[in-house]
Amino acid sequence: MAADDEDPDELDDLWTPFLATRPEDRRAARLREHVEEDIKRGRGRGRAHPPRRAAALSRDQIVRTAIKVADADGAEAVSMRRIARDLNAGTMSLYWHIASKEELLDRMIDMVQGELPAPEPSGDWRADLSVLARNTRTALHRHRWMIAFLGGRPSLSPKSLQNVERALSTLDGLGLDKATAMTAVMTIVTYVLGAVTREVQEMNTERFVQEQFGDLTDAEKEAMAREFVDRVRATGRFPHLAALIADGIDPDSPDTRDERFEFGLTCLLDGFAARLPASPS
Amino acid sequence: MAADDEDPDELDDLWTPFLATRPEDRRAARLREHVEEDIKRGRGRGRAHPPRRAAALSRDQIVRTAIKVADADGAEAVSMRRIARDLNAGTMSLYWHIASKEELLDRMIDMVQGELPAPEPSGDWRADLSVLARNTRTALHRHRWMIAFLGGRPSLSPKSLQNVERALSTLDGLGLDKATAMTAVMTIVTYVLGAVTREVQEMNTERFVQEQFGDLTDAEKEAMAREFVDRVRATGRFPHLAALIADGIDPDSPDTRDERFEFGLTCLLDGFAARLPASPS
DNA sequence: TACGATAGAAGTACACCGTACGAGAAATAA
DNA sequence: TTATTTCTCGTACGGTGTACTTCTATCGTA
Repeated sequence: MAADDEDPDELDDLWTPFLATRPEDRRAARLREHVEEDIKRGRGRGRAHPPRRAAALSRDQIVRTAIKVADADGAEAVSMRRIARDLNAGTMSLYWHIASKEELLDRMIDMVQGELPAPEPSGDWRADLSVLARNTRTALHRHRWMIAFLGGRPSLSPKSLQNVERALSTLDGLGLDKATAMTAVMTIVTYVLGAVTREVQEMNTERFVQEQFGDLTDAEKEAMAREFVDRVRATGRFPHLAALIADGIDPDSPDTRDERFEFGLTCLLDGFAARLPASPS
Repeated sequence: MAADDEDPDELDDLWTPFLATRPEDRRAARLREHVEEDIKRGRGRGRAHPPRRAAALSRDQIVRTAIKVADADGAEAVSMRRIARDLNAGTMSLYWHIASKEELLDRMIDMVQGELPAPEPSGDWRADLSVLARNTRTALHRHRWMIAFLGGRPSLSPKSLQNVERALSTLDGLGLDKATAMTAVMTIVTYVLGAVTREVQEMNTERFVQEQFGDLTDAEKEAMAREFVDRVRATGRFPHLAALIADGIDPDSPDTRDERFEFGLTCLLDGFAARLPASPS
């Protein structure tokens, strides 16, 4: 929970040009000016001037509390004012460390990507890819708000590159050509993304029902559900769904979520296996 | 583009209790009152009172122009004021036909679901599921904003039920038990969702780069790209990615998008096939 | 010690958002 | 005509992101 400084901004610099940092970013502009000035004065590289003042706020801190807010109260609760309040800071103070809310969102996503554990490759690519998939799923579930953001944001971020790199190393020595390996990894991640999106949708529905009908007794709720099913059946337009429900199968049941996830995952991996050149077990 | 009234609100009624319609929805409340009143007076069902005034606005119209706005200017352009302006109406007029923006979003999603073509089952389940997947993909691409909304909204909507129902009928007579068939369909849809999310992310990145560096000459752009790749390589942290790029493979290349999609799809279908009890071809 | 210079924090203000409320216009039933 | 009901829409409120500005704490330097 404390120091996470294995990565002293080296990768971050890579990212910067593609970040939602608009020209108005005064801090970046300042820094750039100073570097140039210092170069002119022959001071060489390194921190141009030493920092003048101990910063009460840090970018990491901001991103972290933004994530905390999103985790606790959902994506729509993430506002600059709210984050500043949680930090006991002025709203506009955040803008010294971050150019825009968009940049903040990108950095939130990146930080979550960094949470993904990096297990040692075991030599069994199926097992390794499964672990990757499952880890990604739990990370996405821990931060459900990400799903809502992902579709609207660009994709490149240093931590995600790192994760792809790690996943690729899992497939080393299988005789796969590089392009296929890459496609396989992306396909897995893609599947996880879709699966969790779907799951989060279901959970949204559950939450909605809870909010809307939470004050009903269990009997009333059951009656409502039965009445709904009857109405669905009465339309005669959904014979297959009706049959499913008649058999007591709820396609959206939380109990079968893990099962469904594993089903799709195994199917994918089987498909990969069938495409491998030739390999034992 | 004109009348689409194959479905006179019969299914919509099913949906209503789960829609983002809060108690303040005056119209719904009114209608309910009238129905009750009429029942008391023994008038039976049907439109309680004939409509008193020709409505200049209709719900369908509102949803349609909302979709048009989102298609043209993205998800963030969808605001009540903007839609009203495009309809030459007062902003608050919309609220007679729709309880909230959330309901509008749900209805936009539902309407797009209704656009999905319903091809006749061919008897070849692989082909049929592929067609389903590809149709879903192109629909999602035609309305990229959906990806951004989907994760934040509940899932049930009449048209989506209809689509699931149709997909299930595709798998009839394969000897699959109902639950497995359902899981298979959901898995396909899930995969498509993830794939398109990923693709939309890439396109967001492309758009961002275009906006940010669009005024550069091609040579400059190429130089920037080369410099970026060099910096990535220089970190030494991404040997696999570096190797990919060295081979001229861009994982995010638009040219390979269809290929990637088909790869995952075939893998999935192969996985299904391996799980079928026993079946020729 | 005193003194710019400056990194960083924060207040004010503006344009835009969703929408509660209520007043008005239009249309029909009586 | 009048009463009633459907539908439209202007106003206003509290929220949002953020441009611009001002203030302050701290440093290097003399």
